Amino acid sequence: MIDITLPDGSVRQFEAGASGYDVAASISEGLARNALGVRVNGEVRDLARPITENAKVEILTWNDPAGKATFWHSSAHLLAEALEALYPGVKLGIGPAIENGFYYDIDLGEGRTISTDDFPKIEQKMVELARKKSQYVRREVPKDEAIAYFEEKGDPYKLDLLQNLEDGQITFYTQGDFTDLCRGPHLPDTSSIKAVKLMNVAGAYWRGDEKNKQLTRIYGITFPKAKELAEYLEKLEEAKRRDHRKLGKELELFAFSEKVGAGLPLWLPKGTALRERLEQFMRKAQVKAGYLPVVTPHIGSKELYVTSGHYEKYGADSFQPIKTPNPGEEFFLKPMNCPHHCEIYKTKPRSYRDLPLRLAEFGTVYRYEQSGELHGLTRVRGFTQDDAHIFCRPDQVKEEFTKVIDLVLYVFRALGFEDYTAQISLRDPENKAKYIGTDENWALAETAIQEAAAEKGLPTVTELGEAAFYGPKLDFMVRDALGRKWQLGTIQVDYNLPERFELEYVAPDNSRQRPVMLHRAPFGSLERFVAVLIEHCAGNFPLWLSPEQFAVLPISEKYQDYAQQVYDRLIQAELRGSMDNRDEKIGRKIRDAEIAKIPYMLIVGEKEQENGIVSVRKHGEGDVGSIPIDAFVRSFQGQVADMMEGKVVA
RNA sequence: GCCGUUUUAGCUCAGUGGUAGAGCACUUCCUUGGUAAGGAAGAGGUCAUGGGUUCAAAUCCCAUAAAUGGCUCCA
Repeated sequence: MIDITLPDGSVRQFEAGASGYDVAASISEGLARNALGVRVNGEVRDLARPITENAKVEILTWNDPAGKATFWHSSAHLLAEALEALYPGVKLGIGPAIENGFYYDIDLGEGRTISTDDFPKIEQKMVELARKKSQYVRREVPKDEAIAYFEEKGDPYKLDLLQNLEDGQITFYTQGDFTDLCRGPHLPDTSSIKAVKLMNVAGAYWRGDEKNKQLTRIYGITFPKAKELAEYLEKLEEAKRRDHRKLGKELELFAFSEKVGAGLPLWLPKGTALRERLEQFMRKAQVKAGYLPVVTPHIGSKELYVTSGHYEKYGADSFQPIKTPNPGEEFFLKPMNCPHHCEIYKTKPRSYRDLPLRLAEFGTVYRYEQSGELHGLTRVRGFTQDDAHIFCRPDQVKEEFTKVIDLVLYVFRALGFEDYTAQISLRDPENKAKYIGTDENWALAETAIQEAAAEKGLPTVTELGEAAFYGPKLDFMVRDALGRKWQLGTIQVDYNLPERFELEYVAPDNSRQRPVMLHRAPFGSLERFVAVLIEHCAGNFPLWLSPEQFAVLPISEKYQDYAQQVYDRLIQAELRGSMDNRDEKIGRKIRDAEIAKIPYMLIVGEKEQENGIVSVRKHGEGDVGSIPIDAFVRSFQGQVADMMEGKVVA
């Protein structure tokens, strides 16, 4: 007999060799029916695998991420089975579960393609196969037998995978007529896969390497219930409605022009209003935090980037140099602001008393991103960083780091960004040669970052080997409407540039010391930040940021004079808004203002004119009653002030 | 950069080889209306660009550009 400890701490006894299914069945029939897999001492396994010794056991259902992953992984096998049936001779790559569903990489062979038009028949086949209730059967296979199998089958990708596997760790899973090299685990059988949807088809390099052959990747998602699929698709629709590219066009925030160039956004008046509010907000916060604003040119000589090292690393992939009438003279559009700031540092000798020196600039930079990378405002070729460089002594790194985190959190709070993760990127301890800087300094900086993040209680993930070659960093990652992750705020330690630019300060003992440099940008880029902000609030910007905070809507032409007085009063009070003098009925004006997501609609007619009041309608809420104009202004200004102090989450 | 898809009026989109369409927006006129679309008329297109096939191309083929879903990349 063995002891099985359940998640609630209770212990039950089973025959040695009992399966996860047996455990589930002993708890309840429903659990047994819904069980997708089992976690045994932390390891996710097939439900049917015998448990041979005392263990902690957790039954995995659809509600558990690992249960979903098992479900989707098995679905990927089902997709492969369907593809083999429909496209004989198809070669299979890998087919893992992912965050939302699964994919399978396939090689159809010369001249054959798959398009979304083919999806219905593949989906139908999958459903048909799923209904057969084929069991997923696990089998341990000796390496030579595995190789023989895939040689016989003629699948080069599986053979490639087998090369990296040792005898004894190779398992096959078979369901129906399909056998795949797979670590597992899998569902008991195919019958729980009820709803199938293939999402899209894309190219993907074998093993993620650009040099390898490009395979066809088919993405799909499956659910145990049709209703869940419908809900998922509805969620995707909602995400599309929030997409900043769509809202940016509808709300007239920004545009692109083929003639101006790909990836070069044009900020329209309303987008500019929004952006400038963010800029002012940040400028104010930075002045309070001891930053000194500077301004530097949009270009810099080639020598600047030779010194910084960027010429060698990125020169060929950048916008190409700007030439002058002077032969041999070349300038580059600046891809970052730091070299310019280093030159500002060098304008005079610096004392340890001057540090930390914090130079801030809303610097517009230009990077020639690969054409396939461009994406709305999140990935562009010209963008403005809310950049700053902090020059400090090594022992000040942690304190400065902490202060920057405070600033980022202040910004996120004012904007209601709660769903972020802080990614700490450290160097790869196995490969220290890749990085510049002394072990001592790295250790100092890496601990400083980790401690600062921990002290601030940031939700962190740590990635080894993700550090830049010049220093470790901390990035604030948020998701867009479609769940894609983007880096917004970033804080990076840099040992490289101070070295290359030979930056120095005079220490108390009169020796020359090298400062450490921190790059940091709380927004990251204004463009990307605005994109994420748009999706975050679905275009319903917090009042203090809204490009158009109010619209005065006269009931008819007769009240235009009074409406104009109201409008003038609000503009005098520095509110942003518009007046709708069109020859339309009030219902129409309201509808249009609602669609434009204007926070306050001020309706004025006979009643308002006589009493010196406005009828206030709030976006999304409706009529909230009438108040005197001055009272409205005061209440409005009060709300904005509270938001900017972070008292009210936007 | 690579693979797939897309590109028709300002916007959203129909139009599968035979005379370019709709709704909204826009202009003009009527209407002066109290909390989500008042009515009528009008104007608006080198069907992304360049080649090719064809008696005939928005439609079929090729190239280029841009957008888009991924992959790779991201100072």
